[in-house]
Amino acid sequence: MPASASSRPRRADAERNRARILDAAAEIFAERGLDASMPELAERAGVGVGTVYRAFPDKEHLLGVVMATRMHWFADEIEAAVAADDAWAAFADVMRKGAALHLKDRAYQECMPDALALPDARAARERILDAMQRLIDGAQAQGVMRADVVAEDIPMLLAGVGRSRAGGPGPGWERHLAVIVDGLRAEGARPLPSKPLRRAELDALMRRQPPPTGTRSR
Amino acid sequence: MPASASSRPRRADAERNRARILDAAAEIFAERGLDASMPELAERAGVGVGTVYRAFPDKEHLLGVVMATRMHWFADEIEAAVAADDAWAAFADVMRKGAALHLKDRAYQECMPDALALPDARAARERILDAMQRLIDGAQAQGVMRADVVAEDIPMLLAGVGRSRAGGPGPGWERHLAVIVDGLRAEGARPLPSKPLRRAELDALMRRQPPPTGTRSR
Amino acid sequence: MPASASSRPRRADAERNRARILDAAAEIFAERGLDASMPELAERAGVGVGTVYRAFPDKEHLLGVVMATRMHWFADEIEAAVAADDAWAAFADVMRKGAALHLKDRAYQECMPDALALPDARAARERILDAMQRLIDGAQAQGVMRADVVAEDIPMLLAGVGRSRAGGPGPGWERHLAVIVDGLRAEGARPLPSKPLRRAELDALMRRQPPPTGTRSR
Amino acid sequence: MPASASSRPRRADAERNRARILDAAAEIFAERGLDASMPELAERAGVGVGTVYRAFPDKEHLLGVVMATRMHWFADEIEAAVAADDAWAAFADVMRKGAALHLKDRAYQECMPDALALPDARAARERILDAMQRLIDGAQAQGVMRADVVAEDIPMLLAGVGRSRAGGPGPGWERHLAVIVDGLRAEGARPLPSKPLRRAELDALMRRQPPPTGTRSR
DNA sequence: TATGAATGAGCATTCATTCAT
DNA sequence: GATGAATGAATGCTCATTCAT
Repeated sequence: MPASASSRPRRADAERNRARILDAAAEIFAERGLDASMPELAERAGVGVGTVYRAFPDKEHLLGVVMATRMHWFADEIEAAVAADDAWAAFADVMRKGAALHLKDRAYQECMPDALALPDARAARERILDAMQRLIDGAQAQGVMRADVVAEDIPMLLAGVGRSRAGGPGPGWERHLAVIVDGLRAEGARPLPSKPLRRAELDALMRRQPPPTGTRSR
Repeated sequence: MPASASSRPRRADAERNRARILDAAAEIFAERGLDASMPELAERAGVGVGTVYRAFPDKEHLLGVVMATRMHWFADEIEAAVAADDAWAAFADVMRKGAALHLKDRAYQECMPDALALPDARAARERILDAMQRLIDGAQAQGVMRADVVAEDIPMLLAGVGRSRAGGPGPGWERHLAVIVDGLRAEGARPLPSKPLRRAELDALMRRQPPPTGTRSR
Repeated sequence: MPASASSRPRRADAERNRARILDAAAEIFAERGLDASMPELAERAGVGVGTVYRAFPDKEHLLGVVMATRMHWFADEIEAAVAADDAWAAFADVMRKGAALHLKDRAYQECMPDALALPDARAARERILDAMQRLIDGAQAQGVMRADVVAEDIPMLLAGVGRSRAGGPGPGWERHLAVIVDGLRAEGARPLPSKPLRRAELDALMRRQPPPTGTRSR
Repeated sequence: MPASASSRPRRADAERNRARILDAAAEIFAERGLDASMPELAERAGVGVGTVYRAFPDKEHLLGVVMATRMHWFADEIEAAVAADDAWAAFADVMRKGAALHLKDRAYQECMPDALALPDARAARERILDAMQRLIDGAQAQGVMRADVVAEDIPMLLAGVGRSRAGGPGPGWERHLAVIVDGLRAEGARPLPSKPLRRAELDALMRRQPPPTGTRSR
């Protein structure tokens, strides 16, 4: 097929560029979060900005693809865990992986709970939630996970672990993760002892002002 | 005391403007986080940018004052809780308030764990941590809180709750909070059942790429 | 005159304010040059900005008055020197005073040769030039000053001394002044040995560019 | 060599823009001095601000490149003069060129004596001073230049010429330059006949005020 | 009349995105 | 296709000047 031979190389090149861009994007978004700049990203990928924009319509789409990849990986892990015998151990393992993901990837951390507007990312998120729900169902069926948890709670909880930085002795995030995992056990479940805040209380807080003259800013 | 009304004719207006700026700042920082822009803030306050800069030397100071106010409110709440008889109930109450704060204020959420450079805000953060440690000490002394927690963990955990957005039935964040609070109980503490991730596993994750052509982004 | 007694105080107050403003302006313009800011000036004067703007229509006018004052002082000195027996000594004295003025007052230095647009300042400048011309005439009549100098040259020459900052041993400006004074003596006058630059030479200079790639700026 | 024309298609345009920016910068800095604004500069160059910032990291660097170019040109001239037989004629020639430079370029004039922070510009200034010192040494060795001058004095003296604007018959600055050059001759050197100003005299000057009501500024 | 709070145009600089080559 | 130069809107901040009190 000599005809296609001359058109393929283009394609191959383009595909290779796409891969390099995705690598660079993954790296730089992980390091710098959503504020990473396109020119820097392009430079790290070793291509011109124009090439990035040829491969992806805009920053948001590129981000979406990168995030979707991460999410699919995580979804894979969760799905693999669903079949495990020891539902709790499998779940804890998944949690550790999720925590690692949040900790290692600033962008994932910054945009996960709100999800992205992109269809790709939304779909990936759905996969995570579906698999997670099945994992939760299994664990609840085995009576080891508290009954009120739903899949949507997990990303939130993990996002919390992702904020961990220093503080206290040892790696804070392990302690942090342990708290969350333990809090999800069936045996530990209790109703919250505190009563809901009255709306007025919250409003008052948000409207709070520093003392007019005390803390003068100049 | 109507007599005082005539003594400070000019300051009244300025003080009112300062208040409007603080209101607008509190609002917009809460909504948009640290990236909220000064011109937008000024517009929302109904004043010119210059007026904002007359009241506060720069964005960081304004943010510092707003955040410090929040923090001092929270510190007050914690300090009030320290004296309570039922350490656990008091603690849970504090957690609920903290969660609400993180949830309602994106800027608080974004800057609490890393703290701000401003002395005012640092001091307020110290107050929170000090009071929190005393509250934790009390609860640990009563044997109701797990032994490995330190004050610094709490902002991290709360930051997690703060990421809660919609999802699942009912207010997800209450469920989320319950998990954390339960996870902090002495009785629930267990070692993490999962084993640390092998480095290779993580590296593989970070290097993952989407399938070459399948899920094209356009 | 009891009627006027009640209206005068106002006047006196205003006059006193004007004086304080002028003092502050003289000081701050001298220190910081033309970039001194009105609010800072007002603060130094101990009045509100509004008061400054009541006394002077704008920065330029205020500056004009301050500069005119300096100029009138200098004109006085020159006029006093005109009558002196030893024209050269008197002239040198005047030069030293002028140099001091330029050195001590950054604003004077910055705006002197170009003069200001303000009538006040223009008039004062005229006085200086008139007196200076008479002083020069006298010195030339005594045969001690070179014949080609005109009054307008002096401010230019003094402005040069005003640029003196450090450099070499001892106070550069004294050396600098000596050069100028000596250069003005009749005995030293020679035609410039160098030939005028050809227009093309100058144009080439102004159009000069750094080597295109050599000194890359990044 | 027409072959090279096809090799760099893109750079040509960029280099041309860089040149336009440098031209515009040279022009506008010359006219307006250091205060020239970047947007105005960009407009004069016929490009967007972003383009300027692509070519030069910031205003200071752009200024540095423009000034360094001027300085190197001047340094070249001085170095060429060092070898001349008639030290004095060569020196006078250099002075004329320097005067022209100062006169035509307000920015040069403003930043030469204080020098710029930029390494490029500092180095260029060093070159000027080194060459100038050698030129001076030569002239002093020939006994035609006064003994107390040092290289640093020259920029100051030239800066004075640079202030020349109109005034008197003919091009004032030539007369001005003649005074300085003559003042630098060995034969003309005399001690300053005037005595230092008494401190009180100067203080009085700086505190001077215009007559209270006479010359009202409105 | 004096005040100083308010204004808003202006400045240096950054960065997502476009487009000529 | 790939490049990277060009764009220009946006940001944080300053300051001469105005005007309500």
